[in-house]
Amino acid sequence: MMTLAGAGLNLGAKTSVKTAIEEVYASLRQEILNGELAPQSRLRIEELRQRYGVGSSTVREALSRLLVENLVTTEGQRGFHVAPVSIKDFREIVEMRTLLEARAVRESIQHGDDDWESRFVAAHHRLSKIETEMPGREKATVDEWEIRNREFHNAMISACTNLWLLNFREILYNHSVRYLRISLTERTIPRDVRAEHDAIFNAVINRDQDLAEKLTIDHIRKSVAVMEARKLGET
Amino acid sequence: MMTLAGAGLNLGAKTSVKTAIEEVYASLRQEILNGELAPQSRLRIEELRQRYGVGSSTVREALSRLLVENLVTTEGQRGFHVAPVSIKDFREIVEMRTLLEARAVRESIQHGDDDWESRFVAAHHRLSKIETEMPGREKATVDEWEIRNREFHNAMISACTNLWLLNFREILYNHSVRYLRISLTERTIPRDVRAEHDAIFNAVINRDQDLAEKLTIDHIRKSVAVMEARKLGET
DNA sequence: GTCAAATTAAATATCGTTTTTTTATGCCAT
DNA sequence: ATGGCATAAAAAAACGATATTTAATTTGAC
Repeated sequence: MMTLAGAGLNLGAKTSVKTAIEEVYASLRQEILNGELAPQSRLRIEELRQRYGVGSSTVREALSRLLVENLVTTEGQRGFHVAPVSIKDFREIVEMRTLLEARAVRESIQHGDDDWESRFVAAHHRLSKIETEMPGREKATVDEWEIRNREFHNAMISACTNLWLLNFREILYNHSVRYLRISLTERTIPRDVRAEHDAIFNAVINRDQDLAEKLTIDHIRKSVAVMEARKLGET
Repeated sequence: MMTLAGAGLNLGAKTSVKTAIEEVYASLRQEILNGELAPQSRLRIEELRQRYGVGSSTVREALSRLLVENLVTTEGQRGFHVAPVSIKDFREIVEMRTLLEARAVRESIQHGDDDWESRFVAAHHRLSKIETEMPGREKATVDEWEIRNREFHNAMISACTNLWLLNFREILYNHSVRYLRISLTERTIPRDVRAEHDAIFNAVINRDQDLAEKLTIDHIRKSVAVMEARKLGET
């Protein structure tokens, strides 16, 4: 059965070791995060079963795993739905992200060794570079910018050892990305974030916990204004 | 098929509306939280399938839902396990709980109306009462104390509107309870918490956000010392 | 004509078997 | 003995058919 192996891009030479559940899970996850599956839309088992060429319980289990990150909902005897969106929800996500990411930065600064510092410098450099190249040809570079932006934020907090904190934060980060993608018709960097990144970078490198926390909070909060300007459809 | 309906206590007259998945999920969840299922122990599908008299995919889906709260783990092609425990993990849970519950109290104090306040007063009264009655006959009252303690904490933050915050906090709270139950041979209240509860109560009622936050943090953190004294088996 | 009950259709939930993978056992050569 | 290899046993994953439940439609009474 090569339906799935063909569907998911598998660049490596070896055949994928993932289970069918994981394949379906990963595929649906991407579609939801990309906004290709509309919020609150129904996820019919039979439909997905045929689309992916797998059994119904495989689909159900894949959907069940999406419950972990809150990307789908399920209720009683009436199936699965793509997680809904609302301004209120987005505000709450942002508030939680500020709380968690601020704390993660503090811990990272406290525990971070040379290794962490160089990872962070490298990530900042990569992000900085693309932010310089971007103006004018946004369309071609947004995808790469998104990746490097994530890597920058990840590197920053990679010396934080609290797995619960990192886990919760990642869930929230992914939801943020989803909201941005859903609300964006033309994908482009929502605002000039370069200066913000540089300021955070300097604060972290100088091991200024208070400043790093403050800048991180401001940085994340700014996305609310952007989202509200785009008038995200309320539920 | 009444195997499950008979197993779970169903006091109401109407037949249970829960799905089989939810029944198995709830049952396993309780066993894990109570420490009846040993940390890291394997959860064999076939075994559970027979025990509950359900199909294998029902079991798998129930186990998948336990992934949401991190009560089980799963890896590649080698099944499900009960979530492991460690001192490090417990410390992280406690730290996260302090962070989230402190924030939740602040928001609750800010937004709380009369309704919230009376709910909180009532919950405090109920907890206070059992804490007075307890000394001497701990064994008979711990279960009820646990319930009222939870209700007290829940009522306190019930004016907080951030669903993500409440959701994450509840997961952490449940894990805390699990750790206490696992580490306890004779179930008894770990220490004199009465004064702490009263202090928190007064701070909240006086709408003193800073004090309420501080006391909440201290209150939750104290459990680490208790746990370390009990020398929880490391992984 | 409207509402409600009954019927039909659609979709979810559940089951038990089959396939695939992993782990344990035993054999042989070194 | 020991280490590697083939084989057997066990377990997980996957499948598709069946049973239940919910939603939609029709029918009938007032």
